[in-house]
Amino acid sequence: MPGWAELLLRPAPEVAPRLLGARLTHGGVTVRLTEVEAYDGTNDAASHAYRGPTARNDVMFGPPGRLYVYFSYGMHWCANVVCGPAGTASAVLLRAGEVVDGLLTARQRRGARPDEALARGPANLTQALGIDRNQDGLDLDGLLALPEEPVPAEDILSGPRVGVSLAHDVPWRFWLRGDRSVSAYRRSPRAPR
DNA sequence: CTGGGGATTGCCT
DNA sequence: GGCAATCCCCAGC
Repeated sequence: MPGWAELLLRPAPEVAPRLLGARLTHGGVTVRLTEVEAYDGTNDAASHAYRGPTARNDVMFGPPGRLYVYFSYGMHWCANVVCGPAGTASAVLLRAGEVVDGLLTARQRRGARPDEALARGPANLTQALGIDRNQDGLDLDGLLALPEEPVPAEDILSGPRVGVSLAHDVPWRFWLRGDRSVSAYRRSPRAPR
């Protein structure tokens, strides 16, 4: 049984900050997660599961510990860790990470750019890891490892989610204070100012 | 560093 | 038919 089994039964807003510092391995690359967002199932107007099960969000309603991968803006893939018991549809969007293994592979996939930008942004992170539609529903047992030492609470910051015009009152984006791999796109383009 | 605009396709209304 | 949990490039300061 994976070490995260119990944690991932909790709803996404509880799980998300505790995934910071966790390591995710796929396609010969390992990232240390530095930025995540919670989407809280059918109660959350910004969640893909808000209107109930569809062909796209099917994996979200399944058991926790799987990857929910969706296609965005006609050209990008983004990945979530499904949490909450089967039948609920909570998920944590992986927004950024630091490449800690497989640097050469990640550079090949992403092209020449500063190392801290290789997995900065949800679609860049999946590209660095070689994740696309083929990994929708992937079981993360053996691929996801929680941090050995919990990240100190004072190193975790939170704020409104990125690119979401709804529910700006909930601070469900979490990131590691001062980490250079954290996405620069911190404001919603449609957010009222 | 900041802001604007285009690319491109699957999903839901 | 409209829009989307985005990224990259370019112009301007």
